[in-house]
This record gives sequence, structure tokens and C-alpha cells, in this order.
Amino acid sequence: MGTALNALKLLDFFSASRPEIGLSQLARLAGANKATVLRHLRSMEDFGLIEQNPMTKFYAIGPAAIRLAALREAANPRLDAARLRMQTAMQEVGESLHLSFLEKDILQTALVVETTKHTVRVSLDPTEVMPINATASGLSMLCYGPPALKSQMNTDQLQGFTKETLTDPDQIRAQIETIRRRGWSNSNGSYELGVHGFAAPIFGIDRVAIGTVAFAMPENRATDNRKPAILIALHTLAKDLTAIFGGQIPDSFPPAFHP
Amino acid sequence: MGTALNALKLLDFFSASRPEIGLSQLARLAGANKATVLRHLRSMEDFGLIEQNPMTKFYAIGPAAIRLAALREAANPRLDAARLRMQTAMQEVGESLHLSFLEKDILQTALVVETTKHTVRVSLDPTEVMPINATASGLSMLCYGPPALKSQMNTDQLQGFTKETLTDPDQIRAQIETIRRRGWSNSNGSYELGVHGFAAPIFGIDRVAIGTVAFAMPENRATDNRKPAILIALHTLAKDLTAIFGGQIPDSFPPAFHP
DNA sequence: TTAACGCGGTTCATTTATTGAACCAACTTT
DNA sequence: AAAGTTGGTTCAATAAATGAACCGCGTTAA
Repeated sequence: MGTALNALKLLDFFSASRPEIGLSQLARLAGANKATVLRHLRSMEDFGLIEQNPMTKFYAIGPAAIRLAALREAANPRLDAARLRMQTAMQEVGESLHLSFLEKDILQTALVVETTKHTVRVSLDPTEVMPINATASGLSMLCYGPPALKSQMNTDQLQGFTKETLTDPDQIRAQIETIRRRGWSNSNGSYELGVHGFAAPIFGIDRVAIGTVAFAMPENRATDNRKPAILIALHTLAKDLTAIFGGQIPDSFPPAFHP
Repeated sequence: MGTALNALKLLDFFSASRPEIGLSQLARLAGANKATVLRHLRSMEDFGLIEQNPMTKFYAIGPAAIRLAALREAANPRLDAARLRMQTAMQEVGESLHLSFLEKDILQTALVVETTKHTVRVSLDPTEVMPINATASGLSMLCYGPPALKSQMNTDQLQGFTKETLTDPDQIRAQIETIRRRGWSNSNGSYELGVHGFAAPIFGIDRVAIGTVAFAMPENRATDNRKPAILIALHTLAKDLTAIFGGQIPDSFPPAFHP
């Protein structure tokens, strides 16, 4: 029961690491008859959800996926869903947070949710670019983003913002190693003195970070006894945002954040 | 025959202007039985391609569309398809072209295809930002992009690059009116002296421009007798790129470009 | 050289899920 | 209060999905 669903379920066998599949292999994967799978594929090909490479005869996701996503995005923008999710995180933790995305090779702020629980808050310009070496978000991106970013760090001159800013590539590489173990990153006055940040990556479909979320708060509120709650909220938040943006969390990513 | 296809075809009734549809209305639109439509919707809802608003009971495109598009994009990036299409346009016309997208409120170059037919060519930095008042692409975007761009033009100071640059908002508004009639825009040395550009918009799903394509050539090759061929190539190119990026051309857009 | 095996795709009798008219119950409009 | 919506259900009739066997082709192994 549910022929259409059976057809759609075939799409789940495609992934970033297995972007195209042959008829027999797909039938094997789905545990279904080749004739059945073929008819389903043909139906979806008619609609454009599936595309067959005429040379290799392999099947892949078709262009209709783009159309539908554009439609979904117009009616239900991912940024709106992200804002909603971030607002509940703000309620839980009580601190401001911001969402950034890697565009070309700079980390652009896309969304800022300010805390309503404190009158003293970190104010963030939504048009600001996050320096990659001076913010928790930037370090997270260096750790989990495209490897090209890291190599680029060597050639570019790193800007210092405060006396805390990391400007030595070797220092940063060491920091990245601890981030890779923990999953989360933090910064303490490295961009603006007195501001503490906690960031986590948001992954794309290929399990490479496409952006980051971060909590930002005055140093005096970043106490050790608040840290566990912040980290728990940050972890589930990063997981949910990754889902909202259609991404996949790599297997190597920690299943929980620990101080 | 093709139940899965019939189910998928329901998705085509959703659009930017009709993002959610009730059961009865969708059955009427599709000319199918309510029971049939309901079962199809439930199948697709299971998969996540459809989402029902629990309050209004209306149906809309679901989050799986985002996932699938991310998959498609990873395996078959739209920029690659765009580059291919632009390369054939370059072969047809023999001139360099570039593709730009509106990001936040600046026009970022995303792709440059240089001509292989001339040794004298306009060289474009792929990281460059297109000034909105000084390039054919910028004017096209002002005309067909988000209305907010136009109102912003009044508050910001417009930069002059050459003696040809338009810096008076009233002048630009007049120019936009002729672009709206023609569909295409051009520039003659307004960014760099001696460079002539022809641009057309690329539309999003909501029929608002999300980017532009433009041919750029030395002034002396922008002759009247080459213009018709350039404009024909530009029109089909803009149409194809709009399709590649999942957009829709507005009904009011000219079906052909005339000098 | 040949046999075995894999592939994508087809065929067709059997079966099973799809279909659609009629029908609810709950609202709105007239 | 009657008539028309709506979303959703039921079930007998039927049309479409299914799967084992098969085909032709190319690759691999004997």
C-alpha cells in the first residue's frame, strides 16, 4: 500500500557519497523487483525528480528537486525556520545568538537573535563579516569547513582585533585540533574584549560545514556552571539547523558536547 | 498507468503565488477524486515532500524538497550547468560573459566565461562586486530585482567610476523604464571606459530577479549589426539560466529582445 | 574460445493496491 | 434552517502494480 511512497523511498538511496545508482543495484538496495524499480524510476524521470545519464545508464536526482526546493523556500524560508528554532534556544539559554554562512570564503552573518532575558547584551551588526581567526564561529568553520579555508589562512595575513586575537597560524591549527575533539569552539575577547562566544558547525549534504551558530554573551555570564546547559543547547541547535538546511552530520562528530 | 507520476504531478499545482492548497481544491485542480488525492498527499507527506498545516489543514511543499535539492546540487551543481550553457553562448556570440547573483544587497560575480574567439577581451575579476548603478547587470537588477533595491538607491550615495557613470537617481529611474520595456539593459563605458555590456535578468521562483547574465566586449565590437545576434543569444541564455536555477519568468517579460 | 555472470530492460499472468461514488461530521454562507 | 462548503472515510469494482522468467549485450574467468 502506497505505491507513490515506495517510488519516493528510492530517492533515499541516493546520497552525496552515492550520487548515482544503476537499476540492478537500486533494486538490490531497495529489496524490490527490477521491473518495479524501473517503472518507478521512469515515473520520477517523467517528472524530473530522477535523471538518467544516457551514457552510463545510471540514475541520479533530477532538476525538479531544484524547482521544488525553490518553491519550498519561497513559501517557507529556511531562515524563518532557523530564526524560530534559534528563538527557542535563546529562551532556553537566555543569551543572544547568531547564524553565519560561508559565502565564497568569508563568513557572513545571516541572522541575529538577541536575548530578551538580559538588559546587558552583546549587540551584533547583522551585516557584519565574522573574522575567521577571531571568532568562535570562524574557528569552527576552519575546523569543519572546506579544507581550502585552512590552507588559505597561511597565505593571507591574519588581522588582530584585541590582545587576545589569534594571529599565528600554528596557534590556530593547535586550537582547531581541540575543536575537532570537542565539536564546539569558543572565543574569549578575541574579537571584542569582554565578549565570550560558543559556536558549533552547521553541515551541508556532503558533511562539510556550510555555516555556524554561536551564542555570544558578556564574559561575566560565561561561567563554568552555565557551560553545560549552553553546550547541550548548542549541540541540539546545531543538529536541528543542519537538518533545516538539508545537511548531514558526519559520523565523526561528537554525539554530545562536554566542557 | 503511473500512479507515482500522478502523485508527483500534484506538486505542479503549487506555485509561489499558490503555496498552499486544500484537499478539495487540489482534487478539483487535478481533476481527480478526493480519496485519490488524499492518498497521494499522505504518501508524499510520509516522505516529507508534502507538509500539512495542522491548523488550516492546507497542504504545502515539505522539507524533503530541500534535502533532495542539496543532493542534486552536490552531484550536479547548478553553477556547472550554468557554465556549460554560458560556454555555448560564448561560442555563438564570441564574447566574454559573466553571471552575477544578488547577495544581501550587492551584486556578486559568480562565474566568468572568457571568449576564446578574440585576443582582445574584457577581463573580469571573478571576485568583483558589480556596482549597481554603473553596469548593465546592476541596472537590470534594479529593474527586475527586489523593489527594496530601488528605494535603497535613494539613500545611498552612488559612486562614479567614469564620466559616463549614472549617479543621479532620476536619470537611473528613467533608464529603468526603458529597460522594463526592452527586457535587456546595456552600459557603455559607465564602469570602465571602452567596455560595452549587455545584460538580462535571471528570475527566481517568485518571478523577481535573483541575478543577471551579461555579455561584455570592447566598444568597437558592439556594433549595430552584431546587436541582433547578441540580443537573441542573451534572451535564450537568460531563459535557460532561469530554468537551471529553478526560477519562473514573469508574464510581463518580453518574449524576445529587440534593439 | 567459450562459458558464466553481470548489466539494463521487457514480457505477461497473477495479485493487490488504486479508484471513485456515496457518505460523514463539522463549518460557513445564504 | 437550508444549502453549500470543507477534510476525511468506506468499500465494491477494477485497473494498475507486481515479480519470475526471459532477452540481448558486454565483461570477466576458465
